[in-house]
Amino acid sequence: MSPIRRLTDQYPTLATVAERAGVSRQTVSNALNNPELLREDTLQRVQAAIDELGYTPNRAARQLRTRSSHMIGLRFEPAQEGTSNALMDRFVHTLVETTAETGHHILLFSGAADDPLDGYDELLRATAVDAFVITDTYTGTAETELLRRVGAPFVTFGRPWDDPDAAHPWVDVDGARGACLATEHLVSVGHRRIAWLGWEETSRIGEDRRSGWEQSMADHGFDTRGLGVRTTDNVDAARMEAHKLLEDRTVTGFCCASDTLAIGVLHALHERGLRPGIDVGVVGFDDSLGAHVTWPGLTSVRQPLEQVARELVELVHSVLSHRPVEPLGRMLEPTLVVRRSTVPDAPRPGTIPRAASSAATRG
Amino acid sequence: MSPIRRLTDQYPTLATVAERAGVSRQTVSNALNNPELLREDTLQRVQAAIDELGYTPNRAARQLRTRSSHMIGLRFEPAQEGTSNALMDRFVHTLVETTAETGHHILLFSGAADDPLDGYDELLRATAVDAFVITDTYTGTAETELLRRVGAPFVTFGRPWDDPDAAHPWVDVDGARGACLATEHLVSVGHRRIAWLGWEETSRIGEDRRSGWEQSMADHGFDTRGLGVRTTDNVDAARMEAHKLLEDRTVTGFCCASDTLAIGVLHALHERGLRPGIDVGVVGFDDSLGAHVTWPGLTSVRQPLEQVARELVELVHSVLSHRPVEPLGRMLEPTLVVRRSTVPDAPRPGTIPRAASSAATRG
DNA sequence: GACGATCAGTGGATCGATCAAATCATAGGG
DNA sequence: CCCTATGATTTGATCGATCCACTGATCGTC
Repeated sequence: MSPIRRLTDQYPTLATVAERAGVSRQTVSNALNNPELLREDTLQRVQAAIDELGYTPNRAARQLRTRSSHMIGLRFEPAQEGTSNALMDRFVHTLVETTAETGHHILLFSGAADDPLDGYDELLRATAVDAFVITDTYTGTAETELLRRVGAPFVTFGRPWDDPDAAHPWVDVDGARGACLATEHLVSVGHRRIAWLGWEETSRIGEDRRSGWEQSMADHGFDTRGLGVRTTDNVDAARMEAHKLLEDRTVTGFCCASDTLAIGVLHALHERGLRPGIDVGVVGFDDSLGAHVTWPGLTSVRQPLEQVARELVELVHSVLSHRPVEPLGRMLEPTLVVRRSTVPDAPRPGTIPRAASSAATRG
Repeated sequence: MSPIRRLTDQYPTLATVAERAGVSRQTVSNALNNPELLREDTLQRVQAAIDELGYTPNRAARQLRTRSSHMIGLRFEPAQEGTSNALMDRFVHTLVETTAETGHHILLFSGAADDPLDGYDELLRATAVDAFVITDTYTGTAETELLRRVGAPFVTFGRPWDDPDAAHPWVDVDGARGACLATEHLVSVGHRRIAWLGWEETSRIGEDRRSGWEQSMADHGFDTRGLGVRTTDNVDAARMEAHKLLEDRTVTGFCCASDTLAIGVLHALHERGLRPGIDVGVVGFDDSLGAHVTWPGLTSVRQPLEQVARELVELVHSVLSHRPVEPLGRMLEPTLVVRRSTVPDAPRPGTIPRAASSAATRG
């Protein structure tokens, strides 16, 4: 246990520890950074002094000398109204925990909404961060190009869609595979006429997911003509598209690009007196809070965000230590969480532990 | 525009700028920190040199000398499964944006789940942060006591429930007022027998909110006997409690401590063939994603999280500059977002803009 | 015209760590 | 016994900013 010390007291420095242990400053430094250079007994003496004094190296001094801040920058995008960044939450938390294991921290920053580059360069010049984690590769390549140009280390959550010769490490989740899982599941519970409800054609992620549905349907020899619909990502748009599709009474399955869209489908079913999971099967994407709480529970594709975060941190460390990364990109597999929107006797939705939601309520 | 420069190049330092401008280092420093000390023409000359070179002060050096990191620590709690920290999201984002205005950044850190104190002391010793923002005051006073003991600056989101002589600045949202708004709204649309569905008695926040319902009911002279129910915060528990309450056919209103509970009530209504907003009115708390997307749209109490964040940042600055804070605590008013669970012709739920949800999907 | 007061700007020391190179100790080989 | 090789530890310089004490210049005043 290190002693409690008030901030107004002087914190012990490396020199303090050195004096206490009867060695030089450098030896203490070595004890921390290159313990193998010290003789066993010296190391223990220094260690004892460190513990007694409750010494922690001053980050600023270390940072100044080594030109490394042990900080990883993450641009925290403006949250739009209604956005479910509950996902981001899982991701960021794992990021924080994993980086902590090696003494790194996550630095959040923001930038002008209209300028995706804002904020990056300043942090670099100020040597405030060692590397960046970038999450929105589908919005374009502006950030990655900037960072490559200035030679800043970074990794991305998301494959380099538009940049065939990108040279940065990345991790992504196979959206096509997710849609494929969803489709196969719908087939396995008896559906044949399965519609796709997705985003506009301009969305790379959306088209990728859609391709999974197309592929699966083709594999089974099912016709997809008239079944693939694209719309904007909101509940109401999805509800209306679902109504149109349901005019065709043979349609009994919906594979959706997001939970929001899937929930729109559920609303339409409700308005038509159709029973989700019995008359019609619906699968969403992202396993968001909405999927948990919506009646009667929404089957959804879940991204392994925790694993994504862990792998990204590993990649960051590789880049920072100039280890070659091979392969450059890693594609992770999503999983399917089955609820009552496809299987009537699946567990009831939303058994959310008490503590969790209390935290939710506080923000 | 500052010139693009590779990381491997040497960044310009204060000395570089000084040489360029033909002044001393200190003068450049003053140009940045105390421009009023310089003559107008000198200032402009220095400014020009700074712009030409694209100089940004090195954070580490500044931090070492001034003993101030311009970082604010925020412990990012483990997100439990199903937790809606979409709220946290709004809050954190505003925090990031507001602190950025004064050159501060948010440093996320985590700690052992079983030790609320883990992480704080280390960051302080390492002079990695200037202050903390604490969000979970209802879990106890362990953190605040620690920080007070070591004399570290901090502010809290949440009043000091258990600590009458706490001396730190805080911001909170008046939960009782929120429940009061909810109850008044239900009364205004014609309900008289309004039930409370809340958390266990051990929850300070829960009891605070409940008191608002009690007060409102009493003000109208409405009887609350048998109408106040406490349960665990999950959809299914709420659904079952709602069924019990609905045995009493006179109950037509539900005021809930959270959206999760309110959604449980909606499920129960659905199972009984009762129409939300027409036969029974339901109000939730927090205006979470669930409230947006649930059929038919859930009226909910919304916390002004953005304002909370802004005020907290203001308080942090006061504390850091040793300005006295008066009054110590600030209580903000929540608002009510009306949807179809109380008013049948309210706007349709979930018109979520495209961009938002695409971000959601990426995490 | 000498004086102190104010303003503008300078130079050296300093924050606390690490780096690079020097020193001291010990041992082994000729 | 000297000399080199190796290991363990120390010393001085350094990272890039700010703090502190100081110098020159300008100005008003008696």
